[in-house]
Amino acid sequence: MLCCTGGMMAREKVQIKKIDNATARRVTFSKRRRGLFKKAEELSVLCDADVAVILFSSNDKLFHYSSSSMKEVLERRSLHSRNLEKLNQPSLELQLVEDTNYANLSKEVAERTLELRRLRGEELQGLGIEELHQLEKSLEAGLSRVVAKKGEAIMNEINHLQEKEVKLMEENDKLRQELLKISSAQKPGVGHDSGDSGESSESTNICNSAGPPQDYESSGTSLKLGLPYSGWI
Amino acid sequence: MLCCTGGMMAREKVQIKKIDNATARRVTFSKRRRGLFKKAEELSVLCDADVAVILFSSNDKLFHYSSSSMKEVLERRSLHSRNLEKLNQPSLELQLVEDTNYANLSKEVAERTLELRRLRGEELQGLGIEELHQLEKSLEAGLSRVVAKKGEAIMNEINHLQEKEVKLMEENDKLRQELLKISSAQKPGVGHDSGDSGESSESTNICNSAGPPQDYESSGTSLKLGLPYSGWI
DNA sequence: AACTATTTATAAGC
DNA sequence: TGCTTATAAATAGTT
Repeated sequence: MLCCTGGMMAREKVQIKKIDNATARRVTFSKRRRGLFKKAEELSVLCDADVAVILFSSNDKLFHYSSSSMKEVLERRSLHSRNLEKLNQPSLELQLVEDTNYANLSKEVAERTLELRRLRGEELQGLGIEELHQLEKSLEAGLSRVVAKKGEAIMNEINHLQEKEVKLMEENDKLRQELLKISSAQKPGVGHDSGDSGESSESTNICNSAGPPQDYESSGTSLKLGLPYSGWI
Repeated sequence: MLCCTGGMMAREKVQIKKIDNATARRVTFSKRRRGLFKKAEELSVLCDADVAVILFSSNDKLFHYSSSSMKEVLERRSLHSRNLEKLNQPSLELQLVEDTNYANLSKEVAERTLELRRLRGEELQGLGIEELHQLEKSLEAGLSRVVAKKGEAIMNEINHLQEKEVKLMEENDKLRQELLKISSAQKPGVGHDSGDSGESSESTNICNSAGPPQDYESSGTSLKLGLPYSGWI
């Protein structure tokens, strides 16, 4: 509404400002409330829209209209509230708001679901060439980022494993030397080694970490990655 | 209003039933939406009432009006709803159920949003190689479907345009013959053609469809596609 | 609540 | 979408 001229009237133009006379105000409220609800219904029918109108009179009496699908929600809420708390009238406002937010969220879920399905190539029938092209570009962009990220992750994994490999080989060398030292001590005539530094603190690890028999190949970089491989790469 | 006819109208009475034509429906929706909101505002001002109107178009777009005091509530909650974490609601019993539903929906929105972002390659930091690979496969599958669909759409468009081309060329041939016939009739000594079949019923089309001057090249398949091209392909 | 003179809303057309 | 216009509806004031 632009300015003062406002509303629709008859017999005489009225300024759109609060009606002072309480009786006249109630009468106008009734008349206009019916008009508003009627318009709401017409809109919902003509345009296949979901409409809800909620209003509180100046006496705080509640009125509401809603088209079929909204009605269900509103009515559920109304019952609910009357059963659980007769005293707390203002909660109706909150409920209205909840419904709005709820509907909003539902809409968001629907939108995102549709977009996801389209990104999966599943719901393309209504789309034009331009839209399909946008989708394609979007997918390509995402794909290239994902692929790059995957490459990065794989390189990280490989580096990590190579570091591990180095450490394990070092440990193995130490362990082997340890073993050599022990066996040469038990059978001094067979095997012996001159330069061995004492590292007895490591000896407790022998039993813990050397469980399954491992075959040590020379050293090579042909490390087998122990990842839960299931088809990627 | 006494009976079934309902609504307010102009130029012509309309039945209050769903408008079939989608464009007309959208236009009417816009106009009547403004009307409804205006009436709502007038009612709220004149009668000192609190009014809220919420409506979803058939395309699921949300619109709402609310008088000042409701607006505050609506807007506070709107902001709130963007936040996926529920802050303390001085809790009413009935809100528990709603909160559950609401939280569920919020969770869904959050999940879908995250997945969408990941498909756009945007939120990949927490992911392992396997997950990245799944994402990649998903994107590739979607991409191939979208590309296929786009190819289909383009081929349809091209076929359509080629059919159009053929029809237009046929029409042009007829028109040219028509012109030749006329000019040979007016100047029998200059131009003449022996084998022309009479097709006088087409003559009315000359003025209607031959508006802008077109340059007729021989025939070639080098049809220029009149699509709203803007970078795709 | 009914009546009616007026003002509004709005369907069509551009 | 915005404007215009003819006409249908809504409604303010009165009874």
